[in-house]
Amino acid sequence: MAGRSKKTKPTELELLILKVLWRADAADLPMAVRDIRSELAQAGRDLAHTSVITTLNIMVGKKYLTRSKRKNAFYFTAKLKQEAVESNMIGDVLNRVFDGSAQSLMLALLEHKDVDSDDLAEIQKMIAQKTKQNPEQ
Amino acid sequence: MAGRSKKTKPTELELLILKVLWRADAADLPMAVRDIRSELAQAGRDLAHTSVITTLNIMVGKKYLTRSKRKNAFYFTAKLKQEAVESNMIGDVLNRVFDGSAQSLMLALLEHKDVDSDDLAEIQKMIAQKTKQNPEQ
DNA sequence: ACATTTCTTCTATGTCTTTAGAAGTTCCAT
DNA sequence: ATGGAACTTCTAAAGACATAGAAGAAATGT
Repeated sequence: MAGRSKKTKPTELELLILKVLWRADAADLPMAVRDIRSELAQAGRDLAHTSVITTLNIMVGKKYLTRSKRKNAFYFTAKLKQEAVESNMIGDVLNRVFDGSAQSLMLALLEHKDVDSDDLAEIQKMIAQKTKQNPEQ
Repeated sequence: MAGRSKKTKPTELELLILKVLWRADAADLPMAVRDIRSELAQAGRDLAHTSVITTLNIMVGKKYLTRSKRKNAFYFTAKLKQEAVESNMIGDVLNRVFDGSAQSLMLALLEHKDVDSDDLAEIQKMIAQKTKQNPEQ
């Protein structure tokens, strides 16, 4: 078996870091600790430089990230893909909370917060699309 | 302010216990540790009796449960409502993972696992319903 | 009454997550 | 080449979670 996917359920802080890197990744930029740290601060998570490093290294250990040396410093890149993490995390909730029932999940989502009409319309479209490309299953 | 809702994000095991109690609750039965434990075992979580008690007491401390004495033993009842927990948990994912975008969440859900056509149809209906009762928002 | 079973309370350990200080290394400017 | 700036590694500590043993209290059968 190739990819040892397992769980891949990043912790709170790890997810924040991944989000930062995904944004940078869109521009193909490996990021320095310094910059990751400042983005985190921007997002309301004001950590010591060393705290960020510690977490980054843990993430490298978990194969969530890759690091490469430039000059004296390390640069980090997300190895996990955003879609994969999103999929895993929604799948986790689907199974753990809703026992695998997409309907129940959807119901809870609709009740949760008044998703506005535009959103609903868009979602309808998405489902229609899906139904089409996935005719009789 | 009345209900101090806060986060209400049960841990893994706490959620399992809540599920057990919710099932019993539908029949208005407070449950004894013994029985909760056996239900957990059924669900693949085989714990020592004392482990279950410890967790139950923690949950009482968190106001997730209520306990009452019968004879020599305690009986537990879920205080948290299933709908509320489901709502909180989907809301948490919605915010943390999808930055509040119901569309993104839905997209990930559709991609995640081939939700079958019947499910999709049902979901379509649910949304249509919602759209109707929530006309222009 | 008393041993046995059944429950609880208390205490404790291991792991994971978050956070960060102290000390060591590398680079750069002068 | 040397002092300071910028980085990293190592170590650690606190809090949450999961798990469970030892010991004590209460009910029960005979």
